[in-house]
Amino acid sequence: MATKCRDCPIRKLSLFEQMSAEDVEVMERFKVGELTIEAGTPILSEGSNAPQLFTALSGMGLRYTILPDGRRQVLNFVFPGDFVGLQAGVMREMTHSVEATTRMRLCVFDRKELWNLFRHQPERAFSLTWLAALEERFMSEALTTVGQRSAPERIGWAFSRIFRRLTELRMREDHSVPLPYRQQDLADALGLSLVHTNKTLAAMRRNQKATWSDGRLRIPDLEELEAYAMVENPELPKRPLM
Amino acid sequence: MATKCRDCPIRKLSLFEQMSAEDVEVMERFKVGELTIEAGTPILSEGSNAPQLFTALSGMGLRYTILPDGRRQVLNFVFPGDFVGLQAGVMREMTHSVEATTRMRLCVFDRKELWNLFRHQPERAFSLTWLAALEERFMSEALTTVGQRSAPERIGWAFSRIFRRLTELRMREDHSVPLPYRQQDLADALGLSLVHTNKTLAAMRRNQKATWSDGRLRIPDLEELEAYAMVENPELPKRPLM
DNA sequence: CGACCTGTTGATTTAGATCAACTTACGTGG
DNA sequence: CCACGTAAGTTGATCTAAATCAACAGGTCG
Repeated sequence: MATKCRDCPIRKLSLFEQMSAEDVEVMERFKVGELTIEAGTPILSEGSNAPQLFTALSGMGLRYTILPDGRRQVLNFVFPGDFVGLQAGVMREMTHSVEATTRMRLCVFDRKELWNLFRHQPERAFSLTWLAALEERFMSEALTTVGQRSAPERIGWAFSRIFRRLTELRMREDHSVPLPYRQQDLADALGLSLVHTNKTLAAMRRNQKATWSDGRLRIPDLEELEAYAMVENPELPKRPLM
Repeated sequence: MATKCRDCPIRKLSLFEQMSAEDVEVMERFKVGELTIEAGTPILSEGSNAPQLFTALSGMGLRYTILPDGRRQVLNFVFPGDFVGLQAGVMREMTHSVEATTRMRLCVFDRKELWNLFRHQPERAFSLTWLAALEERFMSEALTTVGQRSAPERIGWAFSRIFRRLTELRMREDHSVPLPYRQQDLADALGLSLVHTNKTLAAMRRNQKATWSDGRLRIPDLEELEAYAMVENPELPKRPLM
């Protein structure tokens, strides 16, 4: 049932670093199974000490934290190729939750094997560190966005990241990509209120910057949007796949 | 001249994971020298592909990014024990800059040796990944702060992090720690304007929450401040030292 | 001495939050 | 099959936290 890593549907995409045949074998041994999660279901919960690590294979999800009084910060959207659970893997416990927004397929790894990876597979261990550094870089960029950009710039930045990522994942058709989230999710990701997000989206629709409706995001001119939002290095770097 | 790792002035602090004698030796070989940087001088610049990695030994600094139009986001403050340059080490280039706020002493490592660390010292490689995950966790928390908290809560959060870190570093005297930054730096870290930061600081001083003046931060009741700012896990986790 | 940097404070403006009402779509159960 | 409840999106009116503008004070340095 479970996909063999050698048949991995996303590994060959140019978004991902090429893996040696040996690395693929290593991952195949590291992988303990495959998990299908229904839309709306939690994958990992804050405070838990989950024994599992995941790589998203298909579907989309959400990473977030909740403050004691209920305010929610969406940390990022989870797309195929993302590695989930590094925190639990390396530190004691998760400080954020992850849940599936659509049905998702996940590769499952055993946390206890992580240490063996470091001992016997330095290449893979290096890739993992690379991924962690990439994640940190992304969070820094998000912080810069929320800290410094205006509402339309924030949305423009987020749309650029999403559009390019989904393009790399071959999910773009013409000028649009699927985007199965709620406006509330985007609002919580960007530190904006739902109402203001809605109005800003309406304005961007009016002036042809971007149209997000019925679960699809349409961007007529990506580079123009990026220039407007001052996205400095819009191209996504190649990344390792675990 | 250069401090031997075995004589490292901060290694024994309870903030840091204990290192085996072997690990200390490894680091001593990994370390290529020591660098003293004057206040106000850049350590690493955005876009550069620096051949060096650092661990802060003493002094304080700043990590930040600048948008094309000059807006600046301070990503965090650099304190002794922080590892600097992982991005350059593992990816192509830095996406942020680092500079010294006070005079700093830094351990210098050679980036080219990083790969050897992964190959021959899995324990140290694991620590490095741990550090990267910790850094990501911190950035997530900062994002949550800037995305969801009010101005006084943001400042409260930042003060809690700083106060506890400097306490762990044995820099607390009575109820105060040194904090040699400008109000502008804090404002840029928290996504607030300088003026509003100033006024919020004045209010916090008035109601006894915290007093920051003449380069010292005084917090009469840390836990009360943390409760006010809704800091969920105020205690700092033990961290590896590179 | 003047220039510059940092901090301070008051006046005014505004981006974005909050409040409120209404719509469409989709279940679910009587 | 319809009534009702709920989730998501939309839009207008009002409010407010924080930004911007402006002026000034103290300290330091060349």
